[in-house]
Amino acid sequence: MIQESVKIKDVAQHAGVSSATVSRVLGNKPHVKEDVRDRVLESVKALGYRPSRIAQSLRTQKSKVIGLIVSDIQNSFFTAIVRAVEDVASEQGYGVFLCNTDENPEKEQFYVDLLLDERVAGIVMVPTREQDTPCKEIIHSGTPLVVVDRRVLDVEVDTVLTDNREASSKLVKALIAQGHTSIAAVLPDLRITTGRERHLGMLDALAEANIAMDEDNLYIGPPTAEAGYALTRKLLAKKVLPTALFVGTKYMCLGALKAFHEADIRFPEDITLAAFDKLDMLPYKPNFIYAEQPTYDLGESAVKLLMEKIENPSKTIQFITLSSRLNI
Amino acid sequence: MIQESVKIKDVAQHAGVSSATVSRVLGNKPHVKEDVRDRVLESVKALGYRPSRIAQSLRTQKSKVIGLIVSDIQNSFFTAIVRAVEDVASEQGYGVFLCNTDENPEKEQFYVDLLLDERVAGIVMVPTREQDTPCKEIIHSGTPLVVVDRRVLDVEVDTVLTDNREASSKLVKALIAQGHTSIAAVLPDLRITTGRERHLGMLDALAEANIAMDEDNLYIGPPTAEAGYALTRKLLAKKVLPTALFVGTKYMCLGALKAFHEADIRFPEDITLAAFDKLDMLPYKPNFIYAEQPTYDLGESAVKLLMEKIENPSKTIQFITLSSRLNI
DNA sequence: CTGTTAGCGCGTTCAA
DNA sequence: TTGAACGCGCTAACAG
Repeated sequence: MIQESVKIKDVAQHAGVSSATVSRVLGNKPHVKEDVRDRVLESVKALGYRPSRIAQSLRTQKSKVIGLIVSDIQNSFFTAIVRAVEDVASEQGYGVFLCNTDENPEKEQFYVDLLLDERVAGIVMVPTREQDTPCKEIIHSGTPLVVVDRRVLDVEVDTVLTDNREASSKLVKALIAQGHTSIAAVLPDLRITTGRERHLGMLDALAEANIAMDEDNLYIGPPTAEAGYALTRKLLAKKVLPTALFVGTKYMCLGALKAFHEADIRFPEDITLAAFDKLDMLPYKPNFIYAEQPTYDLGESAVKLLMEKIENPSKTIQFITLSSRLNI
Repeated sequence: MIQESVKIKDVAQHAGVSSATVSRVLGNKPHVKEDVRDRVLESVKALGYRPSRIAQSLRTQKSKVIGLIVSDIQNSFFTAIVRAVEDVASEQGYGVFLCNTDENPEKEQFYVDLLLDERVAGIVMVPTREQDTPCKEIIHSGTPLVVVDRRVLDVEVDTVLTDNREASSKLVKALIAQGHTSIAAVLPDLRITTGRERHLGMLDALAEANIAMDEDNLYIGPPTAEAGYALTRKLLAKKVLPTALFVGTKYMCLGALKAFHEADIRFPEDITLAAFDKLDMLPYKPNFIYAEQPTYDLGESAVKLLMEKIENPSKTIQFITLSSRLNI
């Protein structure tokens, strides 16, 4: 039984008023007599009327939907961002249009076009690249935009980041504070901003302590568990092991743990580990030093900033940086 | 520099034709002369024209957006579903409107209303409850609906499920085939359909092998890692341990592993484990028997079914059941 | 306080 | 093959 969609006119007729009055009542506008208002609300309920947000959007030229573009919906890091955006948006009566780019610039472009066609009120986006991003297009269209987690270089845009360099530095400093001087590192390659910054943070800490980084102890590869595993195995094959290991990404760390496990290396007994993320999906609590990333906060800040921009488009560009929390 | 949004009329003027012709060209309708078509396309590109999907929706009374309601966007099970829905939808030019209910019926209701107001083309939904669901409302509105992963009892609706009972039965049968007769079970409580079905599957297998279930070996609680941990500890406190353990959910299994780890119980040496999901986030590959859930397929089937219903609303109700794959 | 009117941007008749 | 005119459902300006 498909019910004929009931429109504002039907409600008006049912309540014996004009559609303008119905609109006023539903929009909580003033200048409506109490009894009329009640009568209208009754009719609304009686007919099961639901205003079409499509028609509203067309008329008012603004929608109550925000676009969210992430690079990997299966990665718990972004999942936390999605969740935060969802929470804040729904609180404000906004819906969320979700797009997953899979780190693929073509899909990213596809979705940007789609969101612009949908005339979303604003966009929160994790860009796939730092250059040639579709950010220009978005800004050019006049749609408010906030970029999260990664920088873009080709255009000035509101951005919310974690301070990877500082977090990385804090981690290595913690190792140094424990007396370690022989520190190895498994890092993501430097094409990715995040990797570069974490590398720099490490160097900051070492420089401050006047410790020279042994190039031999630097292992670099893609930010995957596989690479983390392979690199750590390579490290473990050395005759004399460093006393501490700094691992640059969560997935690499999982790989490193696997290598440790296989080689029956225990930590912190045999080697001290410092890494990102708390790995709380593990059945045991690994005994290591980690920087807890403010993932939810990242999304929350981003979407709140976006909301501000939606309401007040004249705001100037902002750069927000969030710190990680160190757990020892 | 906010660019004034360019509309179909602007394109028409620029190309020296009427807006109707532009519409025809963009809609790939016939009866347009080649040169006119080319001229229009040029103007479209020159002006950077993007048709408003809002206006299109209002005019045609159909949108190219589907709603997706899941109960926990942070759970990898649902994340796989989200991903599948995304993939298929974007392939067909549809956008996805994501809603996270957090297992909260009120949020579920809120989102259902939102999606209906947005006049989405269809909805894929993981319901929070089996009764009093907003499904009735959706169907009543005439919006195509497909329910995933869980049953709803109060209304007939297209549904895509995994066969939990069969998977559970296969797992326990595998244990029996290995010669186990003393089998303990850590199961989610029976309020949840999934839990009930997995319980039944276990009983099926035991009955078929003429093995009586020892009530003492049955541990039941909420489907969380905490509960899995606590229940397994209780189990491990017994004087004589069973030779095998069947765990009913992924998170409970993580808890069980933690308890094992702490008690220094090794598997399969000390006890054989059979559980759901492959736990591939672990740094080591646990040596256990598991049923791999077809999570992606679940989402894929659901959204494909939804697409069919959108195109052909007269289709009859379907019940699709997917099997898990057993890994030993 | 309320109703009438005029579009929002587009697709789709109907005539030409 | 094309264009003029209408209306999708709603809100906002104006008039009463």
